[in-house]
Amino acid sequence: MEELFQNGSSYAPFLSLTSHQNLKSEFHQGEEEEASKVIRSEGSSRSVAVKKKGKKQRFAFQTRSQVDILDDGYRWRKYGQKAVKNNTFPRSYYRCTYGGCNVKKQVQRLTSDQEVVVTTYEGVHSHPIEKSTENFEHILTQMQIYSSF
DNA sequence: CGGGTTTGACCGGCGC
DNA sequence: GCGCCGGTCAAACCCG
Repeated sequence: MEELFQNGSSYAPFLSLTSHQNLKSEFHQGEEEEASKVIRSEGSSRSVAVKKKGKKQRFAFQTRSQVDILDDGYRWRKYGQKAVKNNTFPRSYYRCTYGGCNVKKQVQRLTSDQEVVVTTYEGVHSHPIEKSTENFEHILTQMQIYSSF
């Protein structure tokens, strides 16, 4: 499936997500300094201060599909859903459930095209894939890069 | 029961 | 300083 990306001018950084061993080295720009959480429970509610040290690389692409959940082989746990101002449809926030892997992902639909789903990855997986990529490869064929860092 | 989803509240940044 | 806006948390809930 690599040729798929070499076909395009710049291959997708999130490809490193899928092929954990091979092409991940090229996208080391920006150290993926994991955001350290400072939890201070001073009686009241939770206060989590997130230190943003390194810049996590983000990468977005859009797909035509009827379902929001793009199964890319990883396990995602939803941690939020919010409606954004310019878009009618809410945006969903996911996070990789692997221990120590802080990769995030957000999915949103376009108001103009309800069929188009924009998926944004943030961070790099530090572990191999769980499922087979066959399903995802099919998505790869129809997806188009929207923006990258 | 355990893990994932739901959902409202909370918090920080930014613009006015 | 306040209020909008976007992102995250966490408790309750749901489902296998």
